[in-house]
Amino acid sequence: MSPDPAPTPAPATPAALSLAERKRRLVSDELSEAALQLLATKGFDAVTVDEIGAAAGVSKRTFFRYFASKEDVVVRFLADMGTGIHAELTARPAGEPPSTALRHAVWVPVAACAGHSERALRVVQLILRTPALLARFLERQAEWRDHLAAELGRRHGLDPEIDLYPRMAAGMALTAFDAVLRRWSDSEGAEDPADLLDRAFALITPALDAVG
Amino acid sequence: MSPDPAPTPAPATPAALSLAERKRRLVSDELSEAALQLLATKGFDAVTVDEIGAAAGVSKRTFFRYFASKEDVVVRFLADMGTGIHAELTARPAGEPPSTALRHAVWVPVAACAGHSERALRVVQLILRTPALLARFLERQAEWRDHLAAELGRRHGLDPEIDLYPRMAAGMALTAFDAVLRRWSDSEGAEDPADLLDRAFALITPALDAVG
DNA sequence: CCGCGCATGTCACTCGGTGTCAAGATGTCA
DNA sequence: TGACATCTTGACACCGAGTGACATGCGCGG
Repeated sequence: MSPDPAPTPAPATPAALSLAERKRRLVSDELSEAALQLLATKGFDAVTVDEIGAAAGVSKRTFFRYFASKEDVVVRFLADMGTGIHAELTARPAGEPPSTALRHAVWVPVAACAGHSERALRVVQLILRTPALLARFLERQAEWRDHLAAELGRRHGLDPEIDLYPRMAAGMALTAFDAVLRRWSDSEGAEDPADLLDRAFALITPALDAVG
Repeated sequence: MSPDPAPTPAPATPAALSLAERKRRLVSDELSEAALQLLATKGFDAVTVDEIGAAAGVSKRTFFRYFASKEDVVVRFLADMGTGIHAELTARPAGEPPSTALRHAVWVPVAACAGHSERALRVVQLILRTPALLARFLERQAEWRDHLAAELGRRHGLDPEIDLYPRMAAGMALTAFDAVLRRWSDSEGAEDPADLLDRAFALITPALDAVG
């Protein structure tokens, strides 16, 4: 899944980046920029990795030293979302009802989209309408679900290997996430993500909080 | 998505299959058999399409005339499930509560698994633990969700483009399907699919039937 | 018997992705 | 300053998935 060297690793000391690290980050950004630009305009299959490399001024081989696959460039955009959800969930107070905790957790990536909507919208649209990308994205979501289920099990003293609740609750939360993302994408960003998320969670809250 | 000619089309007259049609079916079955056998034992990436073709006695090119991709062979095994779910849902009586209708709909593929558990189990396991296959499978599920949402909208007089309920309900039902499949797979077929499905639906029923 | 269509095999090609190696840049220590 | 180690890159060869084009062989209707 990961390229050869650690790609764009979060630096231990944000202030003092080594020169090499900054150079790596520069190339990575250049590649990402070029790729997103090309893919969003020409479509996923119509762009070759050679093209992306050329646009960024590096070789195809170098591209693959930064990104595991062509899909990876795009999905990376959404990748941190998963960890964001999980982190937020663990940070929520223990006594909080599942619906509230999960809504706040899912809000993290949604807010990120709502924030820089210009670019995020185009990338989300690219993902949702490109089968190969959608597949990768859903694959990520499946991972998130595992992690969320584990965390929910921890919060409520349930074993995800025995009780169905954790996995189901995580699945419902991500279903809401998915519905919101799609509606936001289809409406060209016109619909308010916060409102969509609230409405989606209103639908699943009765099931979420009926934990026994 | 689909190979060149219509692959294994359901014949209009099951009794009188043309010779050509039977030949196609034969090759398709042979290919499918060989592929599933090889993939399940050696793992997805360790098997080349040339190998599969050789095992079935045809060329690589012919393989791709029957299956759109290597993933396709496996996913096809689960593909009809989607149409099965949808067909069952449309067949359910109109007055039925959503939870009941959806439970019966999702039961169709689950029952198919429970039926020929020997082979189905191995294929399901192959899919769930091979990233590329899982991705394809999830992609299919996304399609099912669209269709189910449309059908649910029809049943309840809601526009899936306006109300979130249809998509959310479809998503919850598929979340249950997913949880059941995974638990069944992880338990090596020991857990009872019917029981798992009932328990999964018990969790989402309050949300499903709270349609307004 | 002849031609038509269909399935197949062969070949060549594109493209995603990887292994390998040699060369250049940089950083360090003496 | 010079020798050495490390890291990044480009170039090249290679594999495997997937496709297009063409030729061949077979069954079927005339």
